[in-house]
Amino acid sequence: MDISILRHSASHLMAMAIKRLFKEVHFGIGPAIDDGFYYDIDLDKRLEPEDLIKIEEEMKKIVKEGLPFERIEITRDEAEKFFLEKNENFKVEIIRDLPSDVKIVSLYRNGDFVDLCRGPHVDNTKDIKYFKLLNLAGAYWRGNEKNKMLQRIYGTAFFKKEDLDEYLKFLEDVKTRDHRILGKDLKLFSTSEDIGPGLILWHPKGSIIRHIIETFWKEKHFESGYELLYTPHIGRAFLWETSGHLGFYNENMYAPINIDDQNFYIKPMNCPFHILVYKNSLHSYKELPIRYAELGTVYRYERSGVLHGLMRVRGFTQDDAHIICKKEEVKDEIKRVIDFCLFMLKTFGFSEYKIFLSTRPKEKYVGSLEDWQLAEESLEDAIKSSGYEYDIDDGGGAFYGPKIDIKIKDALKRDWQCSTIQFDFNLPERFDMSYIGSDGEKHRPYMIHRALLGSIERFFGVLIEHYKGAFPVWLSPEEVRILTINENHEKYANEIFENLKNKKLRVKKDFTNEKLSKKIRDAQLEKVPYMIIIGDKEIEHNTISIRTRQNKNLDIKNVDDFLKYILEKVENKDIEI
RNA sequence: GCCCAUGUAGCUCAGUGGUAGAGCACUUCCUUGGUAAGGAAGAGGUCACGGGUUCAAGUCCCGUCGUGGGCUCCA
Repeated sequence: MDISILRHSASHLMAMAIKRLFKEVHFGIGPAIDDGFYYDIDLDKRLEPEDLIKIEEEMKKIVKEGLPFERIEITRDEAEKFFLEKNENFKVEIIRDLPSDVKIVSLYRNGDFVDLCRGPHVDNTKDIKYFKLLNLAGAYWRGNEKNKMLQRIYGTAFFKKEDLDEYLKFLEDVKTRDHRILGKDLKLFSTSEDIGPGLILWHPKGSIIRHIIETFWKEKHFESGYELLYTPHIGRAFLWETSGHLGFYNENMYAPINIDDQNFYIKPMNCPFHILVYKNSLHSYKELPIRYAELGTVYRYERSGVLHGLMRVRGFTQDDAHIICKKEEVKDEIKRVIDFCLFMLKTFGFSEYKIFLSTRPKEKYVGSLEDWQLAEESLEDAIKSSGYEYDIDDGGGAFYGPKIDIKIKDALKRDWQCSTIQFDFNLPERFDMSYIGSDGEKHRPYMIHRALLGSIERFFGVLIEHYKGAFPVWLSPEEVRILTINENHEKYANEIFENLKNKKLRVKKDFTNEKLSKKIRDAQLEKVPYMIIIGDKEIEHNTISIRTRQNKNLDIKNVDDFLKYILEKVENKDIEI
């Protein structure tokens, strides 16, 4: 049996328990979702976490009562009348909105509790054994903020106790990986009330990681035929009128800054600037494709309620690029981008992907149908020839072009969307971009907009959670820490330190007046991959002892051997230490 | 933005109307210790901010800001 049936039944079970505990309650919808189920309810009393426990207990009672799920079919008119009498207006609304060809609706009954439901369900409440209510939230009726705010209760249910336990453990694991907590503990980044929400302060340890990411990124972009750009953070209103952003992206843009009686806007995207670099001179078809890349910092207004650590912020840096090319180059360029993208993601330790192709929206779109067809085919061909599986999100493209989104799976198998490859029919037209073809005439180039890591902030957040803060050596803010046992060992330890330092390793000393076990604990909590321990034995034999953050001692005793070992790990960007 | 919760030392948190607390971190001293916390002392707070109720507010009420869980949208 499908688990969603069990969860859907659990949602009925919960509703029944709520109805027993709180008489004056009205029900919205209560579906099964990916990880469990929820029910939206309209209740005057504000539910508190303790209420969840009470509801859960009531649910257990109903399970014991062993009430069968009984399917009743009636006409929609009868159903409407039934729920009208019960004052269940949300249900009435659902029935009224059913397609006109639906004549018969089904109800499910357990004892005296009846709910509108398509079903199917488990046979009996006693089949719902392993469940847990998880959290409370507000949710608008039908997801529309103009509607009434209901109280939503989330829960989950499983067939087997082990599965429920495993899921609860997963939730705990998610908590211990939270990048906001780790970011604070490991001193990677912070936000400040004095600066404002959604604006990130990168601390030295986070900044060094960002520097490594960006340096690697630039290197690989040069190798892949990109040219690097730096562009301003603000631009005249005229620019954003031309690009159309003031029209279609206005609600994400900040109010203008008035300078010498002219309005300037903080950039929410980099594209217009890249286009103006292109337009600064005439281009021959021989120059194409042109690939402009920039780590461009943009600012977008996001509603306060959606901000979340590094994952959703108001100021962020996109690893942006715009590829300007001829029609016949499109397919090849897309393929190159996909390969490049997957190479980058893989280097950072992500090797499972989901690829989505989003096609032309049904109504609002720019560009000709031919253009769309070419673009969609090119995107699809490129994915196919890369040999990856993909799903099609029909009608999910932007109005200015179709796109490919790549979602990565992290260590907990959660999906994250970072990469996006988007076709743009809009901007080349609006900015009247052109190149001179072999016929001596002007032609309109095609433009592809892409971000591989997406935003550096979000990508960093995903990295932190993926590695639980224990980064591979090449990304670790501190690669090695040298610990002495007492002050007599400092001179020798300093020699080792200088030796590693000379090889550009990020190494720190802990010569503090503490016991070794304390120093190890400190290094361990900071997730430093390698600890070098120096005591009498090491000095006597001219060796080092190396402990890894995985509580293991390396066999290597010789400094040069260790250097060879670690530098190879760094060079190869090994995930394992 | 909306609903709910929440904001006390750098961090984690206790403190339900009557003289601001603990642990960790920090500073100093003692200790010279071999693989996840040695000991002592010290310093550290306009209890987010602004109003109000009260003889008295960290505590009760209102507002603002921040944070968290969601709704909607997205990198």
